[in-house]
Amino acid sequence: MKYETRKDEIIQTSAILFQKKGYSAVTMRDIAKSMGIKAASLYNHIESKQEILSDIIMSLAEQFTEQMKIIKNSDDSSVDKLKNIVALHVNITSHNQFGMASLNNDWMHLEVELECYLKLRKNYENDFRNIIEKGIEDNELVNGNPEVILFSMLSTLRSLYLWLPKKEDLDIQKFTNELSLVLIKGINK
Amino acid sequence: MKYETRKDEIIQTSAILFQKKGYSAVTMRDIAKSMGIKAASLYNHIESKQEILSDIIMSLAEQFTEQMKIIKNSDDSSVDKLKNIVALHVNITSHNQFGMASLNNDWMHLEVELECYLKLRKNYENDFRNIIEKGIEDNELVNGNPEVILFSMLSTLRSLYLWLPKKEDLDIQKFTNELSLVLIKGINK
DNA sequence: TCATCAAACTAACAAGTGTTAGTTAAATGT
DNA sequence: ACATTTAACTAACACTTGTTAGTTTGATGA
Repeated sequence: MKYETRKDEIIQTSAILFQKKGYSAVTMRDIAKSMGIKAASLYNHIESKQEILSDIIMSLAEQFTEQMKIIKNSDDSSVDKLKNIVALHVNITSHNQFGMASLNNDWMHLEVELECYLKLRKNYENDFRNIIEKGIEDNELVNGNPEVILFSMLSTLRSLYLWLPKKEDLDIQKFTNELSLVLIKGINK
Repeated sequence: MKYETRKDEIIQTSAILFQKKGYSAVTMRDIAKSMGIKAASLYNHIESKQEILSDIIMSLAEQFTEQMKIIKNSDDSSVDKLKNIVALHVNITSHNQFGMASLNNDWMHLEVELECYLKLRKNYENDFRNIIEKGIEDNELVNGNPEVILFSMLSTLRSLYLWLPKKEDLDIQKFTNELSLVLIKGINK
């Protein structure tokens, strides 16, 4: 079976539609139609449209939070921690291509869980920034502006959902290494 | 006067709202309300909601196209061309913060001009890719995967609209240099 | 002073929105 | 064989959507 539950199918189907047009432009009738049922039938499995969005986003946000905790508490060097963050984003994105679009573009349409989401994101960015600052302090990284480094890396990692699907026969491990190289070593000869 | 025409005011006001919630979630009544008038009054100045989006996006797309033409046809080295592309994005984004959000997130809601927009974007990415490939060929850049380099730079540059506004008292020239350094020289010591 | 005109207004439209109520039909467990 | 449950259905709701028609108002130019 492709989906564990019918609810699961609704959520994954919605994620595909949300990626294409965004949460607001997708109607319950759109979701139902692409499952071959009527909109009202969706409500046998879910509470509301909002619940679908919240399920997609919060489960991803929690995965990032959990994994970041492991990375930041490890004994790795700062550069290795950064490489692990790259790998984390590549892994989650390659398994949740569609959901990552909602995480990036539709979080502002969260209602009850908006505040919680923003807190998780802020903490994640702070952990990321701390690793960069430690790397500079320890002379592992160039003495650049940590905010600019954070911005540049995070922008690239957050856009992964747009690029990974284009490379269908991609070797994930190889891509992770190439990306780490570009982000950390730079491209100048 | 802050706006050249009333139509201009509608477009700029809409861009602010589109950035916050996306095109689909913003209603004509929202736009009107934030200008202190009624929705129907908007139609004295514009044709449709769609025209607002198209004005925002296509004018930006044309600016990028125009400037890229100048950069690619210049005699600069590949590295200098890349630096000029960074400067181009910083400049346009710092002057059109809100519109850049629509360019990034709402282009799929274009109707008549969608095809034209996609063609401009494809050409822009091709020009960008050619500069990178030439740089590798000429031994100016490391022999990395040009697609990964393109992806990384473009992701960062396209996300500028999210970060520039956070730094209000920003020295644009200085920021451009710092960003070029991070993107081209890398962060590793 | 009076006609013109830009730009606001009110009222309404047809279509589409998320969601609820009540019903039906097929599968399941006893 | 029969009661229960699951998950679909139809019909409808109250509200919102982009947009149009027709009207009013206040400034401008002759």
